Amino acid sequence: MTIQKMRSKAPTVADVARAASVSKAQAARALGGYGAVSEEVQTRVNRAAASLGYRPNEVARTMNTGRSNTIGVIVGDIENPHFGLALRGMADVARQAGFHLLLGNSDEKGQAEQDAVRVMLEKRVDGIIVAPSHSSREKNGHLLQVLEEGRALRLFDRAVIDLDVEAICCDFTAVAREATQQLLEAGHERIAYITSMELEGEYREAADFGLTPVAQRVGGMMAAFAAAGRRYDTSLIQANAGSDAQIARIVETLWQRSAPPTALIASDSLVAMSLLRAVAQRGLRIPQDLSFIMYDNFPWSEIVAPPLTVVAQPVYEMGREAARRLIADIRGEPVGPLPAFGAELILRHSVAAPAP
Amino acid sequence: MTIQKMRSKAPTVADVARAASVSKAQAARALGGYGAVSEEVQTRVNRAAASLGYRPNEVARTMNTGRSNTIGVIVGDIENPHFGLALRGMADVARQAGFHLLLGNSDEKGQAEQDAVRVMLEKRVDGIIVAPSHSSREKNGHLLQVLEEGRALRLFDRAVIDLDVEAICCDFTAVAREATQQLLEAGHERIAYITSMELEGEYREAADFGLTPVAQRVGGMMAAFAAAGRRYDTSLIQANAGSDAQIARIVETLWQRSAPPTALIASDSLVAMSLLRAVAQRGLRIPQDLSFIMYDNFPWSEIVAPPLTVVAQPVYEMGREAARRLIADIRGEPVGPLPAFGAELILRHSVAAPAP
DNA sequence: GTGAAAGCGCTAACAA
DNA sequence: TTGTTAGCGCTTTCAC
Repeated sequence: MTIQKMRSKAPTVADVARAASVSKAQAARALGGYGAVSEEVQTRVNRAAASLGYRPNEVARTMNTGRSNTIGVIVGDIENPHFGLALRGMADVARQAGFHLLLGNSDEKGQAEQDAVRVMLEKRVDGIIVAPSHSSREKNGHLLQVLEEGRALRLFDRAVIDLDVEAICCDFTAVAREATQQLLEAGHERIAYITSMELEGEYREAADFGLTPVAQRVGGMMAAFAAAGRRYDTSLIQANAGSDAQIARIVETLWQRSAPPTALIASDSLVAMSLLRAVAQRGLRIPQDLSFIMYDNFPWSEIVAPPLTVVAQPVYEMGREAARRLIADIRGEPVGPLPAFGAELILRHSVAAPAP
Repeated sequence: MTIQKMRSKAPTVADVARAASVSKAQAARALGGYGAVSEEVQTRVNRAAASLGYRPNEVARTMNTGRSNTIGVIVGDIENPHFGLALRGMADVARQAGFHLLLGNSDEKGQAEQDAVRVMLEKRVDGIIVAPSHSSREKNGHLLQVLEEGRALRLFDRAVIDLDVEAICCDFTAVAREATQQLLEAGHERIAYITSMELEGEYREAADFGLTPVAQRVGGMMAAFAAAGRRYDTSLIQANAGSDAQIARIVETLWQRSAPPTALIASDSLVAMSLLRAVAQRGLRIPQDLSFIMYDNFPWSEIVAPPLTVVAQPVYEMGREAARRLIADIRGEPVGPLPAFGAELILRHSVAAPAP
């Protein structure tokens, strides 16, 4: 272990300046790559920095530039591969642009989300991407804060009512209608939609879900029912499917009815897996006893028995686009119009006629 | 929009102090919750802070405490549910302890990993958890740096040779032996192991993989072969399975042999999915034509056709423990001994006798 | 092109 | 308990 390594403190610009016999300001300019520096000084400083093992202190830099080159990302649940994939897209774009990701897990809880936003603001992130857990304007004061403090903001997967912030999401209305049509044509009438979104009380009207994908998905279902001259029974919409236990309870409730559903639609792959397990435990076979559709198209859905009919979303690309746009915003660069992200119904074998 | 909101700068301790008619130091103490503050001053300061909409500047705080309450996490691929789950464990523990996560994706590339470490050090994270992409000491100078700069460090999933840093991982030797035994007993002799780990050139000896799980897994296989009085053909070990394309190539190479493997072991769920697809394309059925085992036990492996025999690892709990230990280290608190994390073979139906 | 000096917003001695 | 005074390591005027 050399003497250098034993230095109690890490070398600073001042140390480098001294070693290179230039002023602190000049050394800082050379090191930071700004201002005017002669070649001669530049190399002298570089050499000195290298031999001292100098490392810039990003914190100090952030302190007086006000920019941290960090963007905060708040997702509902990192464990959900949906967000894993989105995060990968964001990380890829961010890295290339020299930005870093500060992660926040909201657990789909409004309070946790607010806390995460506050902390990120305090840490002076340059911008935030959030998958909001609530869509009503009243519950999103913290997002307004972000704007008021002059930070960039983008929403992911969901929009917020009356909040003029770009939201990167798919439009599900058409695909939901298409999926429902498939089910209707196969002869289903009781189709349950299960989502992990939080909702207090029973489902009453689409507005309860605001601008969330849920609202679109339910809207699409209703449209399909209407087109078929039927009425959709909204009591089949089940929210709060956040854990295996809650999902087990939902399934139980559903099958206590005099007329249980004959088809299930899961809002994401985690909900789907849990649901699949719960219905298997009741001895229900897919698609003979129960038809099944899930949102998100992960590779495994293709090789399960039976292969699942799914709604595919370009999640990775959406993650990239969210990061791309947020960063452009931070830099004050222009961005083109937001491309439309289409969800697509992929027919496989989990939908059949209901048992007589 | 009120006048307050129009202030060009955010309120600082000084502003709050002025509004509460106390000294800057006293206001800072009240706001920061340290030192001695009378109740009266405390409430006056709180009130002033609230009315000004004051927010602490964490960056400034970090600057002179040297602590950022942030820990860096570098994983091979966030998209991999294995890391998603681990990350969830880390995030849960971190949040409860008041820490935040700075994310880094190494893409299993040494260079990207080094860059991520450098940036995190510059951002003054309090500690780093990394799933190292290489296990040789020479390729891990950047990890030594972390230690030299006095930051906490923990390794996840893999260890590094001759680097005295705690590594949170499973021991796979026994379970790999057990899995291989199953295969041997079923009559298999040519068992290929496919991993996304990087390796230049062909596999030669276990040492090439250092202390990685790969080494243990291969070691266990060899032990099983040895116990059965046979010799394992190491040319069946295939690394660099980092993408669908590479995996397709590996499968092709394997099946160009005069004697293709009769069983496949996948190092993780991503590799497994890709392999499953590639072999299906060749018309190979599992388990009639080919037996299959995968590491990691995600719920879907239970409902595919056929249900997969897997090696389960307590990934979430390992993530928690890694964060717990890193944080204890940062705080200078004592931690008990590292618990042993056991991997477990779960027999399902993807292993059968090889075709005659 | 270079240097001196003044902060960024906070914490930490040290006195009072 | 309170206030005063230095910094933390960097960027940024503003002169020269």
